[in-house]
Amino acid sequence: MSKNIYVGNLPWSATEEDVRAAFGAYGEVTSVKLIEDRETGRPRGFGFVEMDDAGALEAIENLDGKDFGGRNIKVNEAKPRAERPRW
DNA sequence: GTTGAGCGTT
Repeated sequence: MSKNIYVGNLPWSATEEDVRAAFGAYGEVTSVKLIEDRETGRPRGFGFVEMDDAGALEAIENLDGKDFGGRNIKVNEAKPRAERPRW
């Protein structure tokens, strides 16, 4: 099983590899997605991490408010992505 | 060469 995690307050220098490495220490990382502005292409400073359910809780408790690349990141359970209606 | 709240589009 896997759980979605919201990661905010990330430094603009952070990459998906950095996030995967940080979260990968606590569990099985399924996927890492850093959100960037679609219009300008600049990183918005936050992203999403999908990983093992148990590992996600560990990562949240261990990485929330921790220093990441010089910034204190926010790690929380992410909201479900917008569903796509068929009609 | 910039900026800082915050929940993404396959």
